[in-house]
Parts: sequence; structure tokens; C-alpha cells
Amino acid sequence: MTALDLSGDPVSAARDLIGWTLLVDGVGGPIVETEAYRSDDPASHSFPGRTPRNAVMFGPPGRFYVYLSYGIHWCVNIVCGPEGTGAAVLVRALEPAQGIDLMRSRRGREPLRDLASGPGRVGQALAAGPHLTGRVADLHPPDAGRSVVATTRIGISKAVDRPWRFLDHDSPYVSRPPARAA
DNA sequence: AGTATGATTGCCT
DNA sequence: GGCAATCATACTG
Repeated sequence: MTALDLSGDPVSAARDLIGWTLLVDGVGGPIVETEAYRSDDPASHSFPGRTPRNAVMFGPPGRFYVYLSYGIHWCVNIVCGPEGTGAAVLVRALEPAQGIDLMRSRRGREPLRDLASGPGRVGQALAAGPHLTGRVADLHPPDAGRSVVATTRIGISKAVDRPWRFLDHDSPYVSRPPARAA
């Protein structure tokens, strides 16, 4: 795939985003794990409707939605789906590729494997914060095809059975291996 | 105004 | 495996 359409079904967008390189100020790498969240999804921040916090989710696709999780972690999302539908894709893990030294300094000298293998870690490695919300995501096409696996989402208490988590099956940089091997 | 709750991580036993 | 950290948002009174 060489073109990316984020304005269609957000679940498809979450799958298609695997392998695309995400950069924030030149730092980042290929996305290896995502999760889709739609407004008809009880686990989504947009489920209760539009609020000041999630307003950007109801705007045009391709922009960042960043929120604070557990008062500690900044989680990075990319708005997806038809504009106004309130859908987004959570970037759960990246393969560190560009600006590795910078990411390492932000994360405190972790093994490469743990630099961005989780939503909170991605946020920290990219120095994400509320200032990022609304900015257009910097995405670049994959250089090679990826083997994508779908599993159930992680860390939520509602709609836990929806298989809307996607991983690069061959990547060691995912936060957790698939619930069911394939 | 006060309280409950996380799309998590890291450190503890 | 279990749980504390830490705070913006959402919900209750």
C-alpha cells in the first residue's frame, strides 16, 4: 500500500496504519500496534458525545488527539473515519527508527525493545503532550509489507470483545503479543 | 464542590 | 501477580 485513506472505516484505518512511519518533529518510526475507537463504542472517549476534551475527534481525520491517562501517560491517537463521526486510532507501539538517541534520553536509557512498546511509552518517546492535539500527523508509507494480526483490545473494561487491536505479527516492538497466537 | 474513574506503567512482594 | 502513582474529565449532590 502506498496511499492511506483515514476517512473510511476507522477499524480498517487502524489495520492500514500498521507499517506506516509516524514522526513527531522528525522522531519516531513504523507503527506496529494500533487500536480503533468509534463513537458507537462504549470504550471510546467519544462515546458520551462531543466534549471540550474530545472535540478534535469530531474534526477532520489525520490529526492528533492526545489525552492524559491515569494522570501520568500521554497517549497518542490519530483521528480517523469520516469527519464528524468521532473516531480515532490509538497508537500503541512504534518500532524506534528515527531520533533513537532522543527517544532514549526521554525514556531513560531503556532497551530499544521497550522504547515505544506501549501507549504511554510512545507518548514519552515522542514527547507528546496536549500541544500536539489538533496537529496534522506526519505519516510516511511503509518500505515493506507487514503481516498484520487482529486481536482484542487491552486495558479497557467495556466492549472488551471487539477485535479492534492490530499488530505487526513479526515485530518485537509490540506492547504485548497477540492474545491468541496465529 | 466533592468524588469516582481510567485506551498505563513500573516497582513491590 | 498485585498495586500505587497522579490528575483531567465526567458525574453526583
